Amino acid sequence: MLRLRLTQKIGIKSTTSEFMNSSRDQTSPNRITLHELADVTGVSIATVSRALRDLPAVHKETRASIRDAAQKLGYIPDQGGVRLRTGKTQSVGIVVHQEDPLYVFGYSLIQGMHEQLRNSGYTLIILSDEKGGRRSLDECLKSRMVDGLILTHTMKRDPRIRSVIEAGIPLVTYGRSDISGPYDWHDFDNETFAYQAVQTLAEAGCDKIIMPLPSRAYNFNEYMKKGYLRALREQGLKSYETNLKVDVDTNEFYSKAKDILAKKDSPNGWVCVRDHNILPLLSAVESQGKVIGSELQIAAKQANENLNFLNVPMVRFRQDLRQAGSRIIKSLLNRIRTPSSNSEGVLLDLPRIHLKKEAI
Amino acid sequence: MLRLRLTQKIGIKSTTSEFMNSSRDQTSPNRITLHELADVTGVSIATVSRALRDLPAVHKETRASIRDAAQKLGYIPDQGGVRLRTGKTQSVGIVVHQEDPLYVFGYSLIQGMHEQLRNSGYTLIILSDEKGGRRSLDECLKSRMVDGLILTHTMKRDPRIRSVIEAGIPLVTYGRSDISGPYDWHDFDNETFAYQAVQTLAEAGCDKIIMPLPSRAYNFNEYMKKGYLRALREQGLKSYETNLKVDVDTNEFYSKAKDILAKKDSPNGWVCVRDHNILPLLSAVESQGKVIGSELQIAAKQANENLNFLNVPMVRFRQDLRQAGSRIIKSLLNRIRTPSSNSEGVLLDLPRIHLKKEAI
DNA sequence: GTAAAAAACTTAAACGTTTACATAAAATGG
DNA sequence: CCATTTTATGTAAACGTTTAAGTTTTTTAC
Repeated sequence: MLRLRLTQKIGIKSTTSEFMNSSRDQTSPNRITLHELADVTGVSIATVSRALRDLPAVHKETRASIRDAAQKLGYIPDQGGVRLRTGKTQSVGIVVHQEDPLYVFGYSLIQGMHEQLRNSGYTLIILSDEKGGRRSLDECLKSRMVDGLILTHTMKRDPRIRSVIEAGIPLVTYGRSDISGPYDWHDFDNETFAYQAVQTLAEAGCDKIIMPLPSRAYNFNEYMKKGYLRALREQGLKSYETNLKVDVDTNEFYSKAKDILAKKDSPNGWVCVRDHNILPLLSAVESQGKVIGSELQIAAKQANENLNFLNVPMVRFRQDLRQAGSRIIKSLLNRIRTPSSNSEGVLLDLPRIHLKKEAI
Repeated sequence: MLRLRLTQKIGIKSTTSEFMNSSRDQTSPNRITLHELADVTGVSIATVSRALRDLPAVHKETRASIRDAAQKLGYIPDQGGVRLRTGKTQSVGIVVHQEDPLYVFGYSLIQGMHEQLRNSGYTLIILSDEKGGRRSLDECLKSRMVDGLILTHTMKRDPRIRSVIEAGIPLVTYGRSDISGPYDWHDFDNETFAYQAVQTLAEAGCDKIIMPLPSRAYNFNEYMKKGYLRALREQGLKSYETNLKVDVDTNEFYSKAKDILAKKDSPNGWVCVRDHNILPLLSAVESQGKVIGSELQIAAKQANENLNFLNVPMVRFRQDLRQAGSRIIKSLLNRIRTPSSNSEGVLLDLPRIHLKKEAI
């Protein structure tokens, strides 16, 4: 049996390799498959398959010897075979928003995800959600490209969530959405962040507090606004309406912030909700000759640890994206493994950072 | 033929779905395959396959009608099937260094890669190169997990490069290495950067110029040092030896930099080779009460556009990682498509950034 | 108008895996 | 010791695709 299969294989190789250039030929010739393991251990491939996957009905010694051979020969299951047969891809995807590809959170989120994926047997795939592209979300769902999906940049009413759920693909979102059905989500507690930021600024004496927000379409806009308004109400202050959005080009943010700062009645309290806006804001403040800490105060959400070295008095709230990524993957893997379990929503907190030099 | 296949399918479904829970059963029941297309167009699956892949020996009208049906029914080739048959995975991987996962370059590199991959038919997979992990580089090579690979964080003598080449997997590296065989690489011209940085500082009057480098193991250490030393030689200056490494924890970098700045004979010219070190360095300088622009000058490599808003006089050299990522993928796709083409090495320049407010 | 060549299409096997079902061997029970 | 259950293994089909080789149909050429 052993010889039969081997010679047969060699026979095929030698007859074909001369005149055909099938891609298969480039493949490493001595790839170990279930067949090879079956040959050397003297059992059928079915038994080998069962042995390696810890299924019952395999004799203890048989299993041991198969394990041995697999280890020795360096057997690795062929993903194509597994996938074709089981429909599982052993990979999870993170969907990147086309207009604002993960730039928002730098690499930390992916880093955290990757850490959690280690030794899980799954790989991470980066996908975009552009319409109509060859790797669009729709296509991914139809072609079952991944075993699980992570959506980011969730919108207020995000049709993608429904699509994914209807496609029956395990899903975890980073950010909430106004969707009826239950789904797993992880989200930073932006309402509390906004509330605390405003509260702190107010207690420090600010009476005109501005909080530039992302576009309304994004879901977290709402939570931030809620926290902002609640804190203002409690403090007896009124809101500062602005058309300054934080999800615009950095240069645009800078110049618009400068315009606001130039007004006679400009805000004396600023809530900064994105890392990317901190430096432009500080620059704008400086350009207007204002002094942070006395003339105006800043409270900021901060994801990048580097900004700790910004020697500017600021109230900071830490957004631990790495941890978020790690937790999201954990949740997704749970969902994949036990699809029927209750869905969970996790609110991640933004603890205040205490540095030596502080604003308030 | 049509009915036969369909009823047969239904037959299988109804007999099995009651007592087995194979994962296949969860699969969307109406997945379009070559069989379905063959049925509705009245030809064999072989013809369908050839028609859709633009192979010859298909009648014009036949091809058109097959195309039509595929479009209408939303046919998408099953990756498992393709992969099993052809050995191609339609994906490329970027290998992340375990200790310093892409954090170095934030997300921009991946962003650029992703842009270039759009509509190429390939997806991007994030891999780590930890030893022995279930998704280690070795395993990825053996299991042909990807059709092409990108290595980053290249070492002086990087054994991974040889492994990948020997495995016959198309490779492009971000960074060079002292490897004999030819391979495709893209690398920023760090030698020229270092040279120009030192030269500019020297011409501005700095006579003690320090350039903290990454660990020696990394290949770009060498190029930087080369440029540094050449410029110093030309300027008649001597090098400033330091044990301050840039690839350490940010806090450590900060305190060590502070120590150096506190010395009586401390450098008056600093070359900053990583974004992550800029803020800590500025903070350290400030903590020592020194003034940038008069007492000391800084020349920095800068990847993050945000740092443009740092109102500190600095000579900056732009490192466009997004473009680099895009080019790397372009090169990799070329390599995959025409494996025999000559390998290319691309040196990316670091143009000087000119802002309104400048140091020198 | 027929033989040869070209074009269009079909058949069937193969990629590596999983798994329902069949079968053989061993253990159990009376 | 035989009938029955349990345990261990084998057989074969299937997942969806590609492609070599074979077959039929059409075109070309004389």
